[in-house]
Amino acid sequence: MAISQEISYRLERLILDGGLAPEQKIPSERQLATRLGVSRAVIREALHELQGRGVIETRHGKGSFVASMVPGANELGEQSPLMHLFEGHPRTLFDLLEVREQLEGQAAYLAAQRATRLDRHRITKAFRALEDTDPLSNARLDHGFHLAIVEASHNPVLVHVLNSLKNMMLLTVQASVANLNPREEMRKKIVRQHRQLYEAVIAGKPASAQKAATAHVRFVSEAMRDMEKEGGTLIRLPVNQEAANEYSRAGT
Amino acid sequence: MAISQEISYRLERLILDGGLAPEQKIPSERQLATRLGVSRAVIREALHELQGRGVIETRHGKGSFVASMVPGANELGEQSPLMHLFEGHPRTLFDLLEVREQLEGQAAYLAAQRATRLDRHRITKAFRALEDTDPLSNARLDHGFHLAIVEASHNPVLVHVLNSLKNMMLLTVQASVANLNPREEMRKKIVRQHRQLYEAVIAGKPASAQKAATAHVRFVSEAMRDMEKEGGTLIRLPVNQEAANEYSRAGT
DNA sequence: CGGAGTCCACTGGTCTGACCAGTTTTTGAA
DNA sequence: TTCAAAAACTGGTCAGACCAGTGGACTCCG
Repeated sequence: MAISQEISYRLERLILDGGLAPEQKIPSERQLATRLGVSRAVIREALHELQGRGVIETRHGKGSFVASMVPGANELGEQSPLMHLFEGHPRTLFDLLEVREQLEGQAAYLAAQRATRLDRHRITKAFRALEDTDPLSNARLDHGFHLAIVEASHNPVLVHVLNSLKNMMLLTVQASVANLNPREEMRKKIVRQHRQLYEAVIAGKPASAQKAATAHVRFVSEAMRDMEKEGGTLIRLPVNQEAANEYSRAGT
Repeated sequence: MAISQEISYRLERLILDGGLAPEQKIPSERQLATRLGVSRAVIREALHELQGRGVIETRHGKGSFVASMVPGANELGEQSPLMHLFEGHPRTLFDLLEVREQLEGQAAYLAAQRATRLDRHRITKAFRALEDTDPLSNARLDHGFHLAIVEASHNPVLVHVLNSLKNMMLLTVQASVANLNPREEMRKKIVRQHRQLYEAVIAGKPASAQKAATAHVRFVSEAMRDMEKEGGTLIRLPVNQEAANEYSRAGT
């Protein structure tokens, strides 16, 4: 195995075992190079590997530091191997929404089909609570409403997957994105979407419920996309061969 | 921001967007350095970052290659949080299939929409290989075919979730369920389903592709359900990780 | 004395060109 | 034609130089 990898593993184990605490400074590259008897290039490669893995952070002129672990990781469950995809890649957020659109739709479909009396009661309660307040400013109630529907699907796998996706979103999206856009028109649209979803589920109309749910997620997704555009960061959609040509001269 | 990071992000985005497909070779370090007008050291640092992130794999004397987007496949054993659902409730298998049905459909839909030339080539290759042999006895090829389609969706979230679900299934279902039932009629049906899916994706017909994929999963699901009814011990919980690994070679 | 610069010794970031070590292709002799 | 040596790739490591932020120490002036 390459020396740089051995070093990166060694350092990572040192950090994970607690030999180096979060926020603690790592010896300088030149020091490490001398101490370990290798060139500075190797050290830098090892550090970049840890950097890509999110174990350390490096600041020009200051040094490298052990990254502080995400505090919410323990509460919400586990560190998803997907998480690294998000760092610096807001586009992944829309991949996430793309999947959610589908699953929320399925959940609504199944909920309309399978909801028991108790489920309907819970859903109604959540919906009423939501109706009383501004859904845009109350993400928690919004979440409660959707969760009630998902759970009414009586598919634990679906519940879990959607929950994971939602957690991932919460960690990446700026706190309550909705708050940033308290436009009246949008609020009204969302209220209407919720009502359509609610009525379809309660009435036991799977197809309508599915349609309402997917439409809702898609609406949110597109709203976010617009926001992103206005914010300056450009989101690019599916790419074809053109993008590849820039690099793909080498192999077949 | 450091040049090496810009390059690593650029490359990662290129990969996620589908400009570079899994298993594809990345231009050599020297080529990248020349083409991007930076030193080889910078390229190496960028590649090490992607390596730490699991996006690429590098082999001495051969080159760097885009890693398959499925993280858990060859990584060190990570205990999925979903696993606990199965303990004592093997019935969850059908919940799993219910979700997969939806997501495989979406993946096929997106693949038909977004597949690049390279993707089509990979899918065709996987399909041809599959066609040459008995799909029922060759779970590995079957898996390769489906994976090629999912990856052509260019949605890493979708890839990851589906992979998780698939792993989950492998851990609970007896190895190659299909093998236990080598009925000729079933084999023919599956071949036909694969062909429909393949043709729809290649032809760029999202709706048809989605329909074919969901129909396929549903068919498999119902076949399993029938088997279970007939009294076979379809589901068994593996005792330990070693036992589980034995199953991890089988496919849909 | 106290603040505002300047300077210098750190830190990481990049470049160059060389050489070592695996892998693949080409070549040329048996 | 066959097959082994050689050349031409690939990544891995090394050396030393210089650039670019950071921060502390040490002036120098008010």
